Amino acid sequence: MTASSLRLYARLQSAAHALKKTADRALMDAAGVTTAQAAVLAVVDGAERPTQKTVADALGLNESAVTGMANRLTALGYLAREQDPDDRRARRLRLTTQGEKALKRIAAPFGRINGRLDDALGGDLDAFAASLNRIRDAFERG
Amino acid sequence: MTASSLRLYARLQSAAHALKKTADRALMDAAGVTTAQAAVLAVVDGAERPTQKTVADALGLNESAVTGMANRLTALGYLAREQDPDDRRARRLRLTTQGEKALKRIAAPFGRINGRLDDALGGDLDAFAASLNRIRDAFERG
DNA sequence: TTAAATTACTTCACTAGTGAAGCATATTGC
DNA sequence: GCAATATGCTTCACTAGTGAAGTAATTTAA
Repeated sequence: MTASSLRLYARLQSAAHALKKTADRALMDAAGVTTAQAAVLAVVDGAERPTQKTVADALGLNESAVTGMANRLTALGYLAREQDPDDRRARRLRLTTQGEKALKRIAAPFGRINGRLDDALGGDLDAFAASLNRIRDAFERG
Repeated sequence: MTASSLRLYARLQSAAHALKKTADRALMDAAGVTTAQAAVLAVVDGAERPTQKTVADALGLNESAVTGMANRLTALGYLAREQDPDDRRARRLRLTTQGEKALKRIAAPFGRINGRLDDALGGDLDAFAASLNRIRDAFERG
């Protein structure tokens, strides 16, 4: 399999990996947070007292992954967990003040990454985004 | 950050993650190998007695990741490592007979995944592939 | 020709994910 | 009302990656 005959699957993973590596370094330098952590913080910020299951579904992760992320983010002081009074299985997440600050620190470096992405894609941005949505829809549930 | 306002970065990671999850299950079921392992086997198959560094560069990984992958694939009996006689720092990789068989088992399920990808994208395939290349080029070295 | 720099690899501690198994708690159906 | 089932979460063992630090071998340059 030469570089030029790389199949679409490998190309997508390769682009996603290169992008993630760069973005992780940028966010960690500027905000002390990884892109995966930023994604969780953003979901918690945007949802109404989400449970861990809510976050897992929003990000396409399984629940054990969110258990781990929530543990780390709680240890870092960015998230708080509270028992749901109506469903004692569930634990609702919210941002701490530190977490809100971290989200704000993320904005600028993350904007720069998205800007570089826009530049790289030029005018094909909308078509590219639409293609990504179709892929997600086609593979989301296996 | 609602689902509709998801920035391009998140959309790309999300599509890549959903696709990888599906492909990993399919390959593991059909061939007993993960997509990451398949990628290493394919690179080793396509190169002329590659060193670990060669493989790392081809896949955009750092060398310690390849040390780990080569350890696992050697333990599984798919790869063999041999000391380079001309450069005693380097270790050259080759497929074992088992590794060649594994690569053959991968072909059909991986083809099905790429087929589903093609279907999901319809006619936009070439434009999409070109966009992926631009992203990889823009972020490959940070 | 030898000291300095670079290269190939490994090890370490870490994040981040998977799937399977198990524990409480809720919900459903008879 | 209660047994069966489903749900939310955790734990476990695992793969797969990162970056930093270190070793040994090679290359460069004075």
